[in-house]
Amino acid sequence: MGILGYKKLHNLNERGVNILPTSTFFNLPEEKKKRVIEAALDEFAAYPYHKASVTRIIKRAKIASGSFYQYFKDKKDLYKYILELGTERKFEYLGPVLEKQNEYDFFELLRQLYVRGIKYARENPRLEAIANKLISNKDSEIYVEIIGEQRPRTARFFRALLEDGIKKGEIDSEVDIDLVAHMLITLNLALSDFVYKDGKVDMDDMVLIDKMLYVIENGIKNKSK
Amino acid sequence: MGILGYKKLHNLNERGVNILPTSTFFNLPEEKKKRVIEAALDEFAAYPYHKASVTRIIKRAKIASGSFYQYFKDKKDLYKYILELGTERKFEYLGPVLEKQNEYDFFELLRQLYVRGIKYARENPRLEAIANKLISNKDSEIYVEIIGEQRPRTARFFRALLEDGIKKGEIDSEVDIDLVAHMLITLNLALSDFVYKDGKVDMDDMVLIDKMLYVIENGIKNKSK
Amino acid sequence: MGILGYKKLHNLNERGVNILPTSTFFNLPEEKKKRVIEAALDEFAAYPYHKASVTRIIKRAKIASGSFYQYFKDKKDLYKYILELGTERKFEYLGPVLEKQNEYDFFELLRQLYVRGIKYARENPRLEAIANKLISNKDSEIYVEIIGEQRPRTARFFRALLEDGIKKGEIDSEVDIDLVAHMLITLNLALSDFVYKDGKVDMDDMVLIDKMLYVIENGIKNKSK
Amino acid sequence: MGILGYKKLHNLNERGVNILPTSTFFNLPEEKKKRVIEAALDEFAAYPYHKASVTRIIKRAKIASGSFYQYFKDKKDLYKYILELGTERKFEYLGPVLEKQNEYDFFELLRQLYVRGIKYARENPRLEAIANKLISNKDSEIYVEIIGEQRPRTARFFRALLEDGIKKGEIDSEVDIDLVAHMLITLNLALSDFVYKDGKVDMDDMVLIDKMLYVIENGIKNKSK
DNA sequence: GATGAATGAGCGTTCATTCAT
DNA sequence: AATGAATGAACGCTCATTCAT
Repeated sequence: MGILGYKKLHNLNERGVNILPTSTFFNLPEEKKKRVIEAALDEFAAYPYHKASVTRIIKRAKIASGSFYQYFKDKKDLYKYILELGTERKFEYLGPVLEKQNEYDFFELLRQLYVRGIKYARENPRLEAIANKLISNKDSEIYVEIIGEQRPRTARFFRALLEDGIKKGEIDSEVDIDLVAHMLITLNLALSDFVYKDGKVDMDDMVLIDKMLYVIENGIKNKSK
Repeated sequence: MGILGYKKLHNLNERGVNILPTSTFFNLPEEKKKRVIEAALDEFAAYPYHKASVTRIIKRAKIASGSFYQYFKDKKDLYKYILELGTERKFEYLGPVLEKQNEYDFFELLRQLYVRGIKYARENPRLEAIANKLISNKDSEIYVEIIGEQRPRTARFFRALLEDGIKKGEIDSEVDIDLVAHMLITLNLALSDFVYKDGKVDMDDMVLIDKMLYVIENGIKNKSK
Repeated sequence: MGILGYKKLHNLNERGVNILPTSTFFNLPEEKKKRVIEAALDEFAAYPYHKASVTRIIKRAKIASGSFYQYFKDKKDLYKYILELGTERKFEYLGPVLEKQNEYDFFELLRQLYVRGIKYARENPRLEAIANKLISNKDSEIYVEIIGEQRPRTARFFRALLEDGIKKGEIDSEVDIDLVAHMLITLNLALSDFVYKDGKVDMDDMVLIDKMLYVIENGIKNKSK
Repeated sequence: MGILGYKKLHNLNERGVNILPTSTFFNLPEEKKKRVIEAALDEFAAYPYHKASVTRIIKRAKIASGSFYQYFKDKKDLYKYILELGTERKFEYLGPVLEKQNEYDFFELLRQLYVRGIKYARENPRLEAIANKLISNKDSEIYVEIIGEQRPRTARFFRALLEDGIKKGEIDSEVDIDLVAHMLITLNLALSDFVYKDGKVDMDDMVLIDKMLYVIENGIKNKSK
């Protein structure tokens, strides 16, 4: 899930564009809608896209299979919807930071983004799991279609930030901006990964982030300043 | 594919251990063996494990379905074999560097590993694609079974390298070794990714690596020295 | 099929218990349901469980293979259902006798049970054949799962009957109750067997049963001597 | 396995008649022959005929699959051979009793046959298991072909015995000879069954047999009444 | 005579999706 | 709008047997 992958949901049907779930779905009683979403979250968090089963989701959500296809065009449609839910939710975490963008220097902003990102991952483990599953399948048909455009967008955001930082003299002007943008995104992903999988489970999130920022900072900071 | 995930192939049946393809497969005429391997490379490079189809492989390799199961215990068996082929091949690229481990300082060694790693990826795109597909499915049953132990092994290797570097005064002793090991592995993966997906396709590999190392180096190098 | 193996069918889904065919099956038009059951009866009467083919059943019933698995969880599920049909049917034959249990002395009750049991076998040859096939596979995984507990139940029933008979002075108190219970069950099975396989096809069932009961009552020793 | 199902083995190939294993098999070194037989015993004792796997037998016996079909015409051929081995072995137990046929009265003879039969079952559990598996599949194609003719033979033997007993005044002349013959065979089968499956495991075989014979001789009616 | 690779029909089962009601 | 039965291709895999070497 790109840090900035925000997109409006609840979108009305626009001309020709294939818009996410049908209005039928949105008009559903909250309780039923929730059942469907919960079932989908469980399923996609448990299985990679290709192995996830519409049948199981239908069963768990206790809806008719015909209904499913009145709510969503197909399996992929639901999947995209769930991913967008994640993006939306993530924006709720990151938004406040982004709004104060100008009050922070580059590294403090980065730190805040990482802090909030980890908080999001901790509090929305299924959404995080689903997004991570997708991200690693970089060349699968599904990735290209869904995330393909999002990563560049996130990359552009970081590039802008970096350029700004260089202008302000916070960042070493020698670095390759595109490359560093890519590294920062990757390391962000690596962060939650590290938290969950490779130990340091007990280490305080803040401490971990500071340690990583220390490494990043001393690499790209302008030392002559 | 872990940098150090080298394992002997063509292994004769050892005590109880379930060894990769059957001897039947190894005794096959080269041409046929190649057909099977090529078909498998194509399939696993094109589809994630769960979506990859034995049927398609069989068709492409022009063998009887029964034969397939005389060569390999099951789909997973073939998959593991292909992964090992990749590991073996990768070691052919990295081995020479590792042998001269003591002649290089930390950063030069890292540079060499990255250089050779990218060369491998460029020259074995299908193997690289297959390994990357697997690595991203971190929590799928198949990942745990196959790679589970390999990442830690690679991590240990980097940790040892880092500790050595600290001892020799090449590396900033302030850094968290586990975290940095994790970062280096991640960035290595990110590297080939960057080469292919996010632009800079035309940039010379060496230049790219040097740029990345510049960032890394100034982050963890002992500046007091 | 145990003499007393009666269980309600058409059961609605109870807590967690995996209930036989799905409601989908029960809601089917009678004609279609019948086609499926008939096909299954033919198949399981012709082949032992492991050799019986779902594919053949599907073909004969003229349903889509996918449909089959909407009616039954799997092959075993259908098999169990057919067995229960048999149990249910058998109870329809034995029930009236069991209800009058107290009006008969032991030997008359036994006689009635045998009479009705043979009538059932004659009128439901496929069900009888299916049950017999299962009973002979005593140690196959499937037997244990399905019948395992039923034989003891039948044995308990006979033991209770025997104990009662001894109390009333109808039965020789010298005999080993467990052993005799076992013998009576076995001989019951042997009876229908005898009717069909080993000749006496023409002999009146009642006469045959009386002959067997004579032996059970009096043994075969020449007492006049 | 019928009590008297003895048939010569090691039979040379006669005209047209499909004779059991090929001479190739008999000329095999003892050790290899034994491997094949042991593997077959294990397999057929573990699985009913239709589920037993030639492939597994071949693997366990460590012979080439081609070889198998040089020793035996097909799976059924091996199966028949194993069954005959059992018959032969059983005759080794029963033979001595049968030779002294004239020294015993009917009940003593029966007792001896049962005693030796149980001894056989105890000492050759795999053969016993295989035969029992078959016997219960009474209407399977395989049963008809193999055992079909053997049971009548055993029945004839018992009938002769019974007729003799009646002549000598040992047996009640009222009983139906065919039926009783059938009952005695069935009860013999029930006996080992009872020993193994339905409890009384600890009861001394002799005691058990005596108890059953008591019932056969005297019936279960309370005559004192 | 021994070998073991080759065969392909058949297995039970899952699947996403459609469509009549 | 909701239902849930129907679909049939495709799946991974097993099997007894054949046959070239």
